[in-house]
Amino acid sequence: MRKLPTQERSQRRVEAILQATIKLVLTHGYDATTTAMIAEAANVPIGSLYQFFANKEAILAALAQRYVDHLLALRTLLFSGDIAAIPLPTLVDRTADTLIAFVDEHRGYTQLFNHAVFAPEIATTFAHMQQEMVEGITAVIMGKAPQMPQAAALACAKTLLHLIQGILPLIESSTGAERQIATRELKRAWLAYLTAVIAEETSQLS
Amino acid sequence: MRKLPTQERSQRRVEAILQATIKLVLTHGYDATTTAMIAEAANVPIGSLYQFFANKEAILAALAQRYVDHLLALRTLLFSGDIAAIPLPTLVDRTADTLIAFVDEHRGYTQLFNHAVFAPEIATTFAHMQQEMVEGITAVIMGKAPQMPQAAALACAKTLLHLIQGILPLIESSTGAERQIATRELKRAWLAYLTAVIAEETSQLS
DNA sequence: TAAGAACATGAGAATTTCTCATGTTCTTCT
DNA sequence: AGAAGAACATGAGAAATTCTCATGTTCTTA
Repeated sequence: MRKLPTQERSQRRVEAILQATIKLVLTHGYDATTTAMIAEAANVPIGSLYQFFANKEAILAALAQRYVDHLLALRTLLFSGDIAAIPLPTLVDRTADTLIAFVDEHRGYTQLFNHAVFAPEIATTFAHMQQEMVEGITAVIMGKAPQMPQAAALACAKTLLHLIQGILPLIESSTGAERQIATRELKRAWLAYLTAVIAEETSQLS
Repeated sequence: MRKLPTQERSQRRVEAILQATIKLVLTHGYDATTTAMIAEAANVPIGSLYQFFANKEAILAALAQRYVDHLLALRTLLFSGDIAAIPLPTLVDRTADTLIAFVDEHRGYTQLFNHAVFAPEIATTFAHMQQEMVEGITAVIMGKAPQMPQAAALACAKTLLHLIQGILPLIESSTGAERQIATRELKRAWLAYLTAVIAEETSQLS
């Protein structure tokens, strides 16, 4: 962000800009959302928008940063505790529910994540988050299967992360019974893959 | 596309514009790639660009349409043949390799797909493709497990599609040994999930 | 080879992004 | 409290980008 808002009034404005932006971009798309529209919707003059954001992309970058911060704050919840003592299905269940709750509370997260492929600044924010997540997941896998080679756990963690990132949007965009099904399938895929990797990678050892 | 190029010369120009666009967008991002830069890189005057494309997004939409056409042309390869006779691991192996070859031959496909979340026009193109793919995958699943309820096969197909879409970028962006590993993990996740679904959904029946 | 369709071209109109000079409000310090 | 400076507000318009269109050329068809 170009300038951090220190006063309460300007913080509310920045908040309004962020909310207006994600709302407009989700409904109209990126190109169709002009900075004038954002300023209008957020009830701020266009100049105030550029007081805090260098450009349109920077608004989305700030949102991405905020989402990533919130997600990384969940690391304690996701990756700590007595991993070895919790059965794998329970672990998958809890973690999946936590992530689903996260995307529900952070509308536009998955879209922002995908949008980042053509927005280099935003991409680095998510790349950093992914690195952190991979490390956390690797640690959890090693906790469940101490005999597994580190390299195998790392590859598994990366794959699992992408698997989740691929399926979460399916859950986020569905409701009711359809959502229940999608949630069940995410957990099923997650658990089936993890179980297979642990079985195969540990049976190979003497 | 605003106007289909009928002459050979203009077809080459449109081709040059498409290639220049994906190259620039992949390296600089969407916002940083101006239509002037595209015209420059494609060696066409700016007016020729707008002869065939209504706007910047339309160039990416045309690329997306082309990619989707090529992908749907693979349906025969992916979904036909004597499915029931081919062992599941072989089926997964072949299909994965086909898709990996596809994304290698269509650089920018996965990025374009993700970019579409904030580009409504492009999104509809991919949504149509996904619908076709889900139908094809559902048919294959029913071919491998005729006892499975249609609804279960459908949910499985959707999940599988998103699982693949999530992991493919990981393969595409890697090379050498890392790519071998990522490929192995995609197939492992794919097979583990499919096997689990088939086992669970068919054992519930009498 | 005439006639019309398709295409080429780039100056500049239209739109959108973004700045900045000026004025106001808030915070801090004595 | 009151002075002084920092933070913020504001919108006209400068700068950048998108996109058009009138004019000229090349291609295709009959």
